Amino acid sequence: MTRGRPIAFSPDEAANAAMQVFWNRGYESSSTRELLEAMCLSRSSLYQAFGNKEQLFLEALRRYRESLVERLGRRLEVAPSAMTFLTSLFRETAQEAGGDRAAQGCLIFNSASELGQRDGLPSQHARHSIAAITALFHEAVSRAQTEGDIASSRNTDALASYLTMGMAGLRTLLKSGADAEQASQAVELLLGGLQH
Amino acid sequence: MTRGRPIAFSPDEAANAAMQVFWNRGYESSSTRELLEAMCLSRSSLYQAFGNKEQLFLEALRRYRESLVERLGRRLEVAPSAMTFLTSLFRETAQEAGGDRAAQGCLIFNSASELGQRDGLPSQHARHSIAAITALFHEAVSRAQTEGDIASSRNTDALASYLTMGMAGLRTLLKSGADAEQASQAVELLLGGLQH
DNA sequence: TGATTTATGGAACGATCAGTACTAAATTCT
DNA sequence: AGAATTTAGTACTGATCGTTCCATAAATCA
Repeated sequence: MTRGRPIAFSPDEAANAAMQVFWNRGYESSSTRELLEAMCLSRSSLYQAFGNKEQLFLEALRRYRESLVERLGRRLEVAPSAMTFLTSLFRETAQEAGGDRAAQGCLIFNSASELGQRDGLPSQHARHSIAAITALFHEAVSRAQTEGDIASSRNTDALASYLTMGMAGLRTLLKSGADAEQASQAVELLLGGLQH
Repeated sequence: MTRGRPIAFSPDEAANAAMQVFWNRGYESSSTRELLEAMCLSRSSLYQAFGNKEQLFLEALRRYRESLVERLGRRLEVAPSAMTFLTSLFRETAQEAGGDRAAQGCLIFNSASELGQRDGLPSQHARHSIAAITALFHEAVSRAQTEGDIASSRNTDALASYLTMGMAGLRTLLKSGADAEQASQAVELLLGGLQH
């Protein structure tokens, strides 16, 4: 049986609030003060429940990654074809141009860019998250090949890396204020590269 | 005539040293302490000569941008063809994989990712720097079209955005630890998109 | 009810942040 | 030489950083 005062907050909601802060401000620039306010809990509760800022970030990044991979994985499953999954994913992302979502970017690519190849867990987990995205693209390309939308003769690994590179570039383009037309044109060329 | 004690440091070298710090650590994460040490000057000299941290960053970014655009512009001029300029630029960048240079990335794309669409001059200048890169790609694509290496029927603006997106993505890929093979494969697919 | 266990709120920690003020040093012009 | 002017070095500002500590509140078990 549990003893003592029960926690008055939802660890789940608190972690999601922290994720939003890291998403908007990055890892190092997110202060514990901002995190506390967004999470609506006291200092001691944060350290009690999540350890410290680094561990909280790892938890936030983990949630983001797992949520994203799961959501995209489902979307790939139910898509009429893997190719339509890929084209609609990139086209919809390009259409975010100018909005708040475009300015936010993607926590994974943001983290990879900020933390680069440093030592330490945050950088390490950012790299692992990029690998997870590439793995998802790999699965989609592989399925598109079995479905006949991409030639089986083409290198699946290379195409997966190409799509990760494309999505990373698209997110940077959107962050730098590209409009919907510019982003869409670039995306169409990128998608064209899948079929030649 | 100038009166008073002459400065004992080279403003040029100091600015370059600051650029290196911002390049490695980003804008917000670079402390004045680190900057002072790298620039080998005292606190008062920094504020006397460069105003404040923000202005120092703007100066560093301006130098980086102008130096890069000038260097690439010359390289484009002397290249046997605009297409060889583009292919060798991307291929050489991919070959940086694993090295310190790959980990550093590009100050312009780093800044665009970190500063996004915020208010304020640093963000504004980062976006302008991205535009400068796109303009350079535009020039290269345009020349490649007159040289017959890219069909004139194709949208030059779209191709320029596509290349900026590609370079941004490649930089992120390299930062996240991609090896030379992975980066090269992705780059070849990207370059293939220029000719179809 | 009383002892025990856990969460909470907030004060406080030392370190560091960007930026300023002031004194001393170094040079030029008169 | 001496006045004027500018740089350099450093102590200092108030603010904020991530983290710890401790007294108090709230729950469970005996």
